[in-house]
Amino acid sequence: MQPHNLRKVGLKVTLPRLRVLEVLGESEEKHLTADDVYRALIDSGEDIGLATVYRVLNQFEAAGLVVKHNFEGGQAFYELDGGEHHDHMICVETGKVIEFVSPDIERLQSEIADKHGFQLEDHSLVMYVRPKK
Amino acid sequence: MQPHNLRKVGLKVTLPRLRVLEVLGESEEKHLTADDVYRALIDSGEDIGLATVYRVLNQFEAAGLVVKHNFEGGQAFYELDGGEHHDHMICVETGKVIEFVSPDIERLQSEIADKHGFQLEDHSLVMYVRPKK
DNA sequence: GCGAGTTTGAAGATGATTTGCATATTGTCA
DNA sequence: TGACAATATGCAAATCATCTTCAAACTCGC
Repeated sequence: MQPHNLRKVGLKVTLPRLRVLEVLGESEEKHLTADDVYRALIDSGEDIGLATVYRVLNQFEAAGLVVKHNFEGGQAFYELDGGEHHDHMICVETGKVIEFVSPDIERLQSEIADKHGFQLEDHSLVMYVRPKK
Repeated sequence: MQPHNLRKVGLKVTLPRLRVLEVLGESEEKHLTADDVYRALIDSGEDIGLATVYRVLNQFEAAGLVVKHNFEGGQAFYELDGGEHHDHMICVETGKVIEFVSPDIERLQSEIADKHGFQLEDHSLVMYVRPKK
């Protein structure tokens, strides 16, 4: 992720912002809480404040660099915006998050919105699943 | 909503519980926050505590009497469980919540979960829409 | 009506997220 | 490249939604 990306969205290039982007981009798990990001940085020796992480994540969301998910459980999860929309499947046993795309479902959604006199602006689909026996 | 319903799910019939059920059942808007319920009761002269509202709503959810939705925005919304599952469409301009059912989407979801080796346990689909111009 | 066991209201505790503010950084321009 | 205005940061304190604690007030079966 180049500084360029930050400039492009009108944000000054600062160390905290670069670090947060790095963590989001290099983490194994793509869906992180603000605290996950904070700890990753503290653990790697950075001197950053939790408040800054929140502020930066919010700015990134507003800028469209990351997507914020409000799954259940009180805390928000942030994910680097890969450009293409996708939905999530969460295993209720392991907590694992799986991403998927379904053009069919997307199409049906637009049709339904349309039928009600609306146009689809955005959507959030989360499936809670359990491993098949 | 008869006291009977409360007994059936193993809850003692108490005034606060009856009142909360009433508010949920008689409100124009079907999706209420704990605070909405609390205020409705306070405004109508009841002497109830916010903590009790939260407690009661949680018990109702556990008992299957109400469904809890985690839309965006930090606060949870509660809705009387009408028995049949449905999804939501929220107008980003007016905040209005519209319910709908789509067997097609439900079926696709099961298929997708299945394809990934899981079985669908539950799901949450929220569409953010805007009135057609 | 009584009493064991449950429920309630009020206040304080939590956990997540935000804000206020003095200090530190960034980007710009000379 | 050095000075500056604008912006960002870290810390601590403030918010917000929600939960827990605990003494006092109910409910229900007897």
